[in-house]
Formats: sequence, structure tokens, C-alpha cells
Amino acid sequence: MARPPSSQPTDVELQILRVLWESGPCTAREVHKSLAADKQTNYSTTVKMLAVMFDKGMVTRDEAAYPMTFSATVSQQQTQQSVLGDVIRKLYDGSAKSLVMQVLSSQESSAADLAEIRRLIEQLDAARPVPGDRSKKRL
Amino acid sequence: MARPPSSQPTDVELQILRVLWESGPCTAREVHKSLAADKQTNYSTTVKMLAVMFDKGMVTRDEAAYPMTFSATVSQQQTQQSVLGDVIRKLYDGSAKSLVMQVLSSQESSAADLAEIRRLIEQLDAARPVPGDRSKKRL
DNA sequence: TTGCACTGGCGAATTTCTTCGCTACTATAA
DNA sequence: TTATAGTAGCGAAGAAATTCGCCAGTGCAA
Repeated sequence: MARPPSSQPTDVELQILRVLWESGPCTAREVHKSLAADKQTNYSTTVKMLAVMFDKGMVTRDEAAYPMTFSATVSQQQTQQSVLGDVIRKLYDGSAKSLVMQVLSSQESSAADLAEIRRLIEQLDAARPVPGDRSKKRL
Repeated sequence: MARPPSSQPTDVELQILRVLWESGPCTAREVHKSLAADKQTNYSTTVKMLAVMFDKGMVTRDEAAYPMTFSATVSQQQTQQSVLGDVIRKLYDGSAKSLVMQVLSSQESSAADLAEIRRLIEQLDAARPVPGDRSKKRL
């Protein structure tokens, strides 16, 4: 009669991770300052959230330092890929292509962005010259 | 001292929405059958979730029919865009481009997929021939 | 040394999410 | 008409997420 713990970082956890990714190891106070810039929240809450995240293994602590500093144990890239993979699976039937096509058509990108993406595709094509490829890999 | 209701459909809600998107108006029994294919769950739970979603306005009911039929009030596309927009904002600093580039580099797409995406980009370029565009629109 | 401000741990409160048991109702078949 | 099976509403149970107050400890400044 329960709910499974979410496999992905929650919203607040993500906010904290972003601070750690940007600034590297931080004290609770520093994390709190960054958070408070966007959001009105109590210092105790930040400390608690860091403790929860520590229990979950999402951050490490350097207890030698005073005040303690916290670091993320997951990289931004890992997290992005994991979350995005979930979205692709749950909302795009596993098709990364569908997602990309939709983003490109709707979130109007600048010409410069499109050019950059196009260059990347050409690069990928060049790196993997498999004319008869039929794999249609999906995440 | 509370938690804000999530602005996006939860996992279970998403599973139900997917059934409704695929099959159109369904009875609770039909939704349940589809859900039970993937997941072990009780019929009562499905009925309750449909009620919750009805209260949230995520589905409508045709009460004239017996058994009642349920339909999604949000389209798959709307939902995809909304969820993805959230991800872009929360995880990619609002840059759709970053997301696309990362998906393309990591989730290895097939040559056919890449070709299709490339065609889309060319099409977009052609449709919006604004050489001096400096907008760099972001979601 | 003593006081003061900051640090961090703990538990409680509160809301959301998900699950299910129980029950009353509805339609159909016997 | 009556028994039977499926439908749907309700409330409670219980995990997860987020918030904060309170307190003991720690280090620095006067």
C-alpha cells in the first residue's frame, strides 16, 4: 500500500544538485544562500535536505572541514541522461528521434543553434559511415 | 510546511494517460486491463486514480454510457511539451539546444534517424530565412 | 573565560501520491 | 423477480517529500 521511491532526484534535490554542480563543494550555508536567491526557504530545510540526500548517496560530505562541505556524487551529465532517458521511455515510447524532432519543431531554435546541431549530425554521420545500417537503436 | 502538488502528471497518471491516448475513450475496466499488462495492480486502484485525475481535470467522463468511459483532456503533444519544457528548464538551464545535442551524441541514433532529423533542420532553415537573426530563442 | 553566532542533528508536522477494502448500485441472466 | 457479476464511490492506510522548531555542540571575539 505504498509508493515506490522515485528513481530520479526530486525537484528540491535537483535545485541543490545544480548549486553543487555549478559551485563545486559547498557548505550548507552556501547552498542555502543560492537556494534562497530563487526561493524562500529556511536554513534548517536546506540542512535537512542535504542530510536526506546524503542518506540516499546523492552527495558526499567532507567532515574534516568546518563547516562541512558537500559535493554531488552524480555528475550533471549522468543525471541529465538518466532523467531524459526516463522521459523518452515514458513519454516518447522510447524514441529519442521523436523527442528531438518535436523539440526542433516546437521550441524554435535560432538559426545559429540549428547550424550547430546540423554540424554535429554531419560529424556523427562521418564518424559512423554505415550505409546499410538498420539498427534504429532506441534508448 | 507542505509540498506543492506536482505541476506535471505523476508516473501512474502518465501510464493511464498513455492508455487513453492510444485507445481513445475507455472504461475503467479497459484501462485497468492495459495497466495490468505491465504492472500488477488492483482494479480499485485504477478506479480511484481515474477519480483523482477527474478531480484534477486530467480526464473527462461520459456518464451517459454504462459502464462510464474516460477520455484524456490533455493531448499527448501538450503533455510531452510541458514535461520536456520542465526538464529543459530544470536540467538544461533552459537551453533546448544543449538537450538536443546531448541526446544526439549519447543516445546513438540510427543513420536513418539522423537523416530524418537533418531533413527537418533543412526544412526549418528554409522556412525561416533570417540571416541576421539574433534571437536565440529559448523555451 | 564567557558569551555569541553559526553548525548540524532529530523528530514532528503536513501534504501528496498510491494503494486497497468495503459497500451500495446497476444491469443482465436465469 | 431474484441471484449474480461487474461498476464506481468513500475513506483509510501508509510511504515519500518537504518543511521547520528546538537543541546541543563548536569556534571565535571580547
